[in-house]
Amino acid sequence: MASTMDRANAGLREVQVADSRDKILEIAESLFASGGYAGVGMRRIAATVGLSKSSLFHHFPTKLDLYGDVLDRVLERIERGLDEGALGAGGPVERLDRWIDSVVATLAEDVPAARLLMRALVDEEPYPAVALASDEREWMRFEVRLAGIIDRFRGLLEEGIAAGQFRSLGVPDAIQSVIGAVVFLFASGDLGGVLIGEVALSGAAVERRRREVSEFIRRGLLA
Amino acid sequence: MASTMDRANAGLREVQVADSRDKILEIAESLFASGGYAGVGMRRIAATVGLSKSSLFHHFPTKLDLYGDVLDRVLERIERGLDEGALGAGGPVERLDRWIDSVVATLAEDVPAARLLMRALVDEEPYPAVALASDEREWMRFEVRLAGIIDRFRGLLEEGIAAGQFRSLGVPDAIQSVIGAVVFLFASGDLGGVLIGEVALSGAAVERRRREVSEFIRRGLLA
DNA sequence: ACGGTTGCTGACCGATCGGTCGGTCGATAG
DNA sequence: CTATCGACCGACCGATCGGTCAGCAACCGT
Repeated sequence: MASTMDRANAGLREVQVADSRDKILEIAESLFASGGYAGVGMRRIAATVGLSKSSLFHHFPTKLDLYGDVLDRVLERIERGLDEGALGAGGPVERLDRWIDSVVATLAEDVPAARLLMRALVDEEPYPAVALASDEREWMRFEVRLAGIIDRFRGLLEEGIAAGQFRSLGVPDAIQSVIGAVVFLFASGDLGGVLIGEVALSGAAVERRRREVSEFIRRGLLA
Repeated sequence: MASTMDRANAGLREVQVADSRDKILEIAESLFASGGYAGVGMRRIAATVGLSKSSLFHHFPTKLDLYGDVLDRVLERIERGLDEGALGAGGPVERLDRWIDSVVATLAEDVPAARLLMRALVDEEPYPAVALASDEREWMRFEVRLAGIIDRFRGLLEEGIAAGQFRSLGVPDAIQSVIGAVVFLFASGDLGGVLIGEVALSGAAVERRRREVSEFIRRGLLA
């Protein structure tokens, strides 16, 4: 589909092209973020993308596979951000700061990812309830990648504690609190609209939130 | 149903009685917490309770009404805990401590409530996506009660800042971070099982988590 | 010029969804 | 004894669910 197009009007339209597969993933991400796995049907995803439902099954064998790919893409984006911006140099404190900045930046520029991630973290199984013992491959994929990210953060925490720069704290609990604070800050938007009184996430608001949560976590962790 | 029973074997069996309506609410709470609104059907709720699906509609006009009542019960329990344990006496710092202790205690003894609450906070609409303009009465009920709780917390924060005991911070962002840290700590269980490595929430684990998150938030907020 | 592949579609399937309806049964009131 | 009422049930409804399938049109390499 793209090859002839590219030759015909080369240079033009690098936006909007995005082969169908990516477009599906992007739209499915925002829809799953709003409605959860069970709350969004393949029909609605297809209609939003502008394809027929059958076409979704042409690109993804099942709905669960699509969901797994969407989740994986979110975690991969976070991982990539960490690789680029939060690598090994510096002491635990500076690396913690860069860690938080990187995750916040990734989540802030893609709020649906934050909401979807929060949903996935609260879910214990991908969709209905009882794991079918099979078909949990997609879920495993998510958990494995998540475990990798968390392990890196755990290493950072333990190193900082050993160095005496972080206070002595329960590492698992601290990890959960930090994740909750960071992800929820963007997943909840402005908590339902009128409650807190912010309309949308302007660039300035994002920067303010980044500073606030960063300071909050610094103070919570440092000795 | 209960009256003759009470006279027949009075004193016995105060456990397990719980008229059907309460039993439905309790079971629906844990099921909705696991699967979300769209992920759990009335059939499964009915089967778990031990009634027929028709009976659920005898007690609750629609599924959305049942969901609304479940949510309301959760918030009401939190509110009641705050009324009992976190009333006006003392300075902002002590009241903050009691605030956190109260909420943590309520969520810890009812983990499904924490998970359901986290879900509801991330949802922007109760179920599918597009609000039907009508039928959002149930959702409003949740938001109003939630706004009440948050307003009380906001008052506490602002008072503490004015008194110079809390650092000067963005109040809305701080509220969101605190909610995220506290609720997520219990909503996520142990983050999917093997990741952090805790099996269940024993009494000791709850107490440890209470101390950890309390200290974390104290340090994050105090001047 | 042609067989294969790729992206896509509409029609269709069984299962399940929320919800309705007519009716049974036991307890209570008169 | 009878009339009423609340709790409960099975059967059923239209709609929607995830998923299948045969086929169409446009491209490909040869």
